[in-house]
Amino acid sequence: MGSCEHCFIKNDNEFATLILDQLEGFTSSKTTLNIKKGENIVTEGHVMNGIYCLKNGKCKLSKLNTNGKSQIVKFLRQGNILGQRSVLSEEPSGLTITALEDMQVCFIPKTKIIEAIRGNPTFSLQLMKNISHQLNEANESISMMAQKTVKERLADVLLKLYDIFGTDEEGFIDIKLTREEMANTIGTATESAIRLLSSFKAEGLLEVKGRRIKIVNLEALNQASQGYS
Amino acid sequence: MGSCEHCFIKNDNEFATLILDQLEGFTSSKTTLNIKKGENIVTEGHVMNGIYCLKNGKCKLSKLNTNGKSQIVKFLRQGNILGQRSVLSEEPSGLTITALEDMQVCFIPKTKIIEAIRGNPTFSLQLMKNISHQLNEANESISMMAQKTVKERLADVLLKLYDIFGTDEEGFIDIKLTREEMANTIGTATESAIRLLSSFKAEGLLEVKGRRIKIVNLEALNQASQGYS
DNA sequence: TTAAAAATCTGATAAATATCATTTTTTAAT
DNA sequence: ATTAAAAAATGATATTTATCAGATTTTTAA
Repeated sequence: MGSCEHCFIKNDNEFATLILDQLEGFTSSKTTLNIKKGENIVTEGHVMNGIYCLKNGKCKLSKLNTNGKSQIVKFLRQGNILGQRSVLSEEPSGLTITALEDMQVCFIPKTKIIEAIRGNPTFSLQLMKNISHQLNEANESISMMAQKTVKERLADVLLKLYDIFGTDEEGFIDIKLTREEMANTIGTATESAIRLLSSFKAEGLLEVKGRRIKIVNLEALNQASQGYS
Repeated sequence: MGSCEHCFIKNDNEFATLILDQLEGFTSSKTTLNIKKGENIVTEGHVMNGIYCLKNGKCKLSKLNTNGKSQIVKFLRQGNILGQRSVLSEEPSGLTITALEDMQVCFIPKTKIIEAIRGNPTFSLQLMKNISHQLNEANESISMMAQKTVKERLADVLLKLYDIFGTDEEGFIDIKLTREEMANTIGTATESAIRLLSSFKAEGLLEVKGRRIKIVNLEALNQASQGYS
């Protein structure tokens, strides 16, 4: 088992680096888990007794609605940390976290985190900075969901996925989602998501090959996300 | 000028109490401001160099959209603290904060807060708990905005306003909003908000007198917020 | 108190989005 | 490679929501 100090994800992610550096000497006791595609790492309503560092793979954070529909709130990739919110608020997880590919994750127990907070105010401040930033992002999402049309939201989400996951060798956004997952991200019916994807394709903004999507006209997609269409 | 230690809002609000207790000896240097109804305490995009403790009055937190529409994200009342997020993330404020009535607010400079975090890990943990809780609430709002119909969202917001502000002597929710503000909270057109309010009234869920709203059938309103109608 | 401005309300209509039914295509398991 | 299951696509239609225009009421300020 590799040591946290030298974990390769530190090349990737500032926040993960912060946490791992704080946990020197932790390596010996850490637990690495393999999660299969489709499995839940965390289930909504369950108490979390630690956080997870994503060594490999991608996942979605979703919320079950009273009407039985699932709302995807966020996507995470290699190098991201999950579970801070629940651990720090001492509330059960508000979200279910599901692997979108086979994943490797490292578990860091809550005690370690609390210990680090108690011992290092600079660490505390950076942790707060991270959560505060997430809160700002969430506020932006509220506004976007409330005010934008479904078409604008679809454009917006594609741009976000492009930012988070980047592209593969052929230029396709490096994440494969079903149309239903797309729909559950922007809060629309699957059929509507399908139709709007097709219209973006027809307008030459996207190339679509099954679940693989390439942004062909970034500028126009940006415009579409702001209602110029 | 009264002292923070004995400020009456400590009867009201756990989180404010936490902060004020941490700031013993601060009283001498604090600044109390009077804000008139309609004035902004904070403007989106501006850097904040402290937080505010709301001694009196009510305010709304909103966000200007690219399309020029304003989205109300949250309401605060007496005893609430505002500005933590921006101060801790070291980002400019993402929201504009506007007084809904004449207000009295106390300003607490950023340096005081950082000092308290550095000196007291328990304080840090509680601050994190508070922000984490806010993040959870924001995630719930995302899901609600994305998945609920306008009618469900209106019911939902009325229930939230009832929770936050309670009722006056006559049983009306103790906050007066314009129909436009209602619409900007749930992300719909003003006319739609008006029509749906009327329909709730017609169905006997609400009593509406101008901007004053009384919940007549709480159970039914709860049902309506979950799509049973 | 009164006039002007702003807000509310209502109706008519257009546009956006959801739902349902069905066919075609893709994916996954044997 | 084959087949069953799942996902995607499409058309028809219903429902929801937005927009525009105008009338009425309320609020605000002189």
